Amino acid sequence: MTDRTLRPPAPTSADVARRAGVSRATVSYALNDNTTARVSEATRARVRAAAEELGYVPNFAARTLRAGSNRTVLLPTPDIPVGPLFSRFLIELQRGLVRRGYAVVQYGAGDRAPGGVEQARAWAELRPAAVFGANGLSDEAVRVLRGAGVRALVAVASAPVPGLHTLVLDHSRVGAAAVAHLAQRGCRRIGVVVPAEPELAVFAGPRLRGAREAAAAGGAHAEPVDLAYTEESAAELAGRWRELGLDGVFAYNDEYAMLLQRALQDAGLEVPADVAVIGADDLLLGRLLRPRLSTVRIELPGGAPLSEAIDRLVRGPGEEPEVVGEVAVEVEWRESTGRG
Amino acid sequence: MTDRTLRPPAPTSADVARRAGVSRATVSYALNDNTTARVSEATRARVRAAAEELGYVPNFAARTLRAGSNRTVLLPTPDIPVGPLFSRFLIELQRGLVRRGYAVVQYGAGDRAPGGVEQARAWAELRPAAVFGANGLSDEAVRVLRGAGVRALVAVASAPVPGLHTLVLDHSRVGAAAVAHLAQRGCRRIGVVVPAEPELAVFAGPRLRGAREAAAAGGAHAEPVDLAYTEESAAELAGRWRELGLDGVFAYNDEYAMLLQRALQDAGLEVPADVAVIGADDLLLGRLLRPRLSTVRIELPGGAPLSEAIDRLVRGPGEEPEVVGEVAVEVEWRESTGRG
DNA sequence: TTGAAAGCGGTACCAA
DNA sequence: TTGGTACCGCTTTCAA
Repeated sequence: MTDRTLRPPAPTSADVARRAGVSRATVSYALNDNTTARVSEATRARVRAAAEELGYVPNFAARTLRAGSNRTVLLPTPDIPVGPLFSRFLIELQRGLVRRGYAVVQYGAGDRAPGGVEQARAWAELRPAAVFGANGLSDEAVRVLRGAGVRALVAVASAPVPGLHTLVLDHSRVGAAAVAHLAQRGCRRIGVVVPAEPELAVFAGPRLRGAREAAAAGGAHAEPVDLAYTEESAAELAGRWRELGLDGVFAYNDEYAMLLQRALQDAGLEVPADVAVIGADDLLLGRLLRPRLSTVRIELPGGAPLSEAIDRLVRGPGEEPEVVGEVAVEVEWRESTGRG
Repeated sequence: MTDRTLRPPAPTSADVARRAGVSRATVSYALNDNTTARVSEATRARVRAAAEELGYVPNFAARTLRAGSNRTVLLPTPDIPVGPLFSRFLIELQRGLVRRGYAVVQYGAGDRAPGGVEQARAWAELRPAAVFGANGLSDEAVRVLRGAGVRALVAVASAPVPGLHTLVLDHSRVGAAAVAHLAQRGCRRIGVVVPAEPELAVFAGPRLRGAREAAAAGGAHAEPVDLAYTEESAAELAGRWRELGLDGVFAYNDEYAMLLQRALQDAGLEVPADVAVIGADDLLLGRLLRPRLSTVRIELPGGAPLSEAIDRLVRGPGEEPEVVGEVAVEVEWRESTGRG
């Protein structure tokens, strides 16, 4: 039984060359508008036509192998659903990078341990020019990636990571801003929602820490309260709110805040009179609540400056780790913490 | 001026071979646990150690080039922020595929026209085994991808696409389900929200079409109403609701529905007495409204069966286009359309 | 202006 | 059990 594949193999530059009656070199020159070797207009047209007719597409692997490098930026796909804020940020970043001639590849980890060598190896195989979002890497993982020639390793982290470039996004400042605001509005016993969903722990931890520090500084007390993203959990928490004796709450983000505020109201508590509520992310939906939800706005850098920074890091020989951007947070004061 | 790169080049299998005192072939055998060529335990250990010490990672491009193919599934990144529903779906699909040994690559289009040859070429360069989400491709684009040896082209579309495999997600059925429900609840003049955001037109169009068909079938009238995702737009629309004379509205999805319901209430209309409201997507937040928001639940297939189907298509020689899955929709009846 | 040929890194056949 | 080597497709130097 002949194992002849039904599908013909993809056309190569040799096929194009044959069809156009030129050499493979000429095909390469013609299609890449190479300036060093000047190809006549006539030949170029013949080559273009042949390529078109055959549906020729250059083989990325071969090109990469030959060139030795790769205008590819790797964005490790987060393994938790991302909110609209971050989703928009990624799209913008992607646009910026593509504009600068990079291919942007979001690479899924599957079940591999985040930050581990396994994952680093999977990334390193692709020999990307940069990895954006190289968070929580072990030293070994960094070594592997560096060894594979990755030019720029950019982490998104709360503080500059030694040896890496960093986009500073300090979640503790989100918690701090929220709780400072509550303390300033007169709250003394402040709940801090810690989502029960384990995949959110990486954000929830720092937010809680920041909240605690701000509470201490503002002469208030911060009390962690667990909350799962379900109506039942919210109702249960609201049910024992009076015995908790909390007069304010930072609810992790706007979605948890909306959930909790509704539950608190259903339990007969007045917002903000009995308990002030603040979220984070500045979702439009938070403004629809009554009272309108106060929130901590997180201002991610735009795609343009960030992609410019990445491009610079990739080209530049500079080895010094640098901070490629800083994320600002600001409180948006609305009715749920007593405005108006 | 010597252009010596500061960074040493990435170690190759030749480096490993040298260090372990064996040939490149043996390195390949040892590291890939090749069964045809049996390598002694001792050599294998030496090779492993050498690879480890050097931080060797095989070059994906070289491997791909040699193998001629690629266990890669391409997921074109949508260029609009995705909701939690679809985001979760993608993560699940990704997990499933990685488990089956595929590398999942989300590839951003940047500014390239969707469905065009440009885009197809960019994808084809990578020689992926499959493309999931190959929507709206021109014939030419399909030809290019086929020619590049892509085994499985799966579109997500409202109906089986001739020549492609399809995950059937018919947005018209979302609109139809919503409006049929409203008609059944007694609505006769039904508004159908059409988001002003142009990137949503691909979904809004079919939803409106389905809504119209269902209205006709239910003896009602469907009236498209424009709405941007801002409070101002919602207030403006709500302000002229009485003159529109609509007694029900399908608000495109839950987010627009929440926005509109709030605006309608602020304009003094009773939901559902004056106007019944239904969204889509079954977001948790919709349940927090008062009245609770009715919605159309969209049941995407799980990652496991879908990745199994993709795997089968990639391996299988079968050329017949097939439907790899069907998305069901179901109305979740709550208070905003009169339940309770 | 074009062609011949080397070589990128890894795999797999054939020989030893 | 291991080594030598051809080859995957493309780019680029050198020669013609």
